[in-house]
Amino acid sequence: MSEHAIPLDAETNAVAMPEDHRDELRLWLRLLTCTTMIEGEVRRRLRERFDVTLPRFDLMAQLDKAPDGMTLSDLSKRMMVSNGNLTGLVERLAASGHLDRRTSETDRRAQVISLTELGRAEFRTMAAEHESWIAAMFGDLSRRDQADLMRLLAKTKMSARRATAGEES
Amino acid sequence: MSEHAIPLDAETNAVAMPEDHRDELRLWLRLLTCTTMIEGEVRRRLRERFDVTLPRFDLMAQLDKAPDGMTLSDLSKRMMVSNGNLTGLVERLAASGHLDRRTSETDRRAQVISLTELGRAEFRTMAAEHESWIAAMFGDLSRRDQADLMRLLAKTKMSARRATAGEES
DNA sequence: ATAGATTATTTGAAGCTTAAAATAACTCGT
DNA sequence: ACGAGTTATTTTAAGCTTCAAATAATCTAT
Repeated sequence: MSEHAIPLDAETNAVAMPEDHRDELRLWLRLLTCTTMIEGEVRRRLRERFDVTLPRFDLMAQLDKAPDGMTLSDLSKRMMVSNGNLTGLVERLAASGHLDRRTSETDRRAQVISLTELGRAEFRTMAAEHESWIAAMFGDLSRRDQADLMRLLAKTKMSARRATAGEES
Repeated sequence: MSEHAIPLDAETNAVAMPEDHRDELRLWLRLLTCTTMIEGEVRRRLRERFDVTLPRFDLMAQLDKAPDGMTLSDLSKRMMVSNGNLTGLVERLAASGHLDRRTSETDRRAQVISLTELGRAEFRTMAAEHESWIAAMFGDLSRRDQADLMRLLAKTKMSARRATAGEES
């Protein structure tokens, strides 16, 4: 097309000049913005309506799905937070009577954490309202949009998992 | 269609029996998982490669886009974090010589924050590598997938903004 | 059985984060 | 010029979060 002395086209240059990944960056920033907006609002409402923090709510949510309790390690993996973090979180929620901790019968290292009746009752009340907040957040998306987004996020999750894992290529 | 004695269909029941929003909840949890995975890995690599925290990187990223500097309030809005949070963050990055703070000439309440040469140089080095990490995270998505995801997240962002804003319906 | 490796949890230090209250500077209508 | 209201920032207290090191219990391969 052009006769100007541009020696290499973009393709050929790909190795010497690092590729442009601004689109992926924009995608990441948008993903982050969505999450931050929703999370911030949920945090605000949990405090306002129930005087509870989001980490405490999240912890109770995990335990509500596990009637027989979970160990700290299980919780740590599921919630993707550090062990040390959970130690303090569990400590505070146990002090307020929302959680029980007992030593595992099969492994004396492990603590099995579970909701007390109080904890379960309070969580379920909060969860019902929480669910409606979330529904409202996604309210402008059609069912089709929601399904598409779900599918694309599943793909993203797997892609990120591969990029994150081992590095063993 | 059916002649069974089910008095009300789902539509009619919507008020009495709260709707089921488990799909939206699943969508939210998946969004959160994707963000948490990527963010955690970025945080880990920033520490490992550059001994820098993610909040510091984010702050520098904002300032890199604003050669003339920004006030704390601007930064607070853009980064969606509290003012008090920024005070400490800026304090630490100024102490390490990455940031300059000067009082605005037109408003003696406002601090104008900008990157020093050191800060800018270090940020650009990190940013180049960071961009390639992010690209790899989304590496399994086709261009089409990326475009679709971008569009759906834009919709989500607007939906959440509406659900979050005023409440004045 | 026992040493060495692994796994579960806790602790400690540093930093991040928020909400709420306090301080200081600006704006606007009179 | 004055006072009321708004805006920019800092401070404080409490809690969250991570990483790294320490402790304790379990598992595994001799």
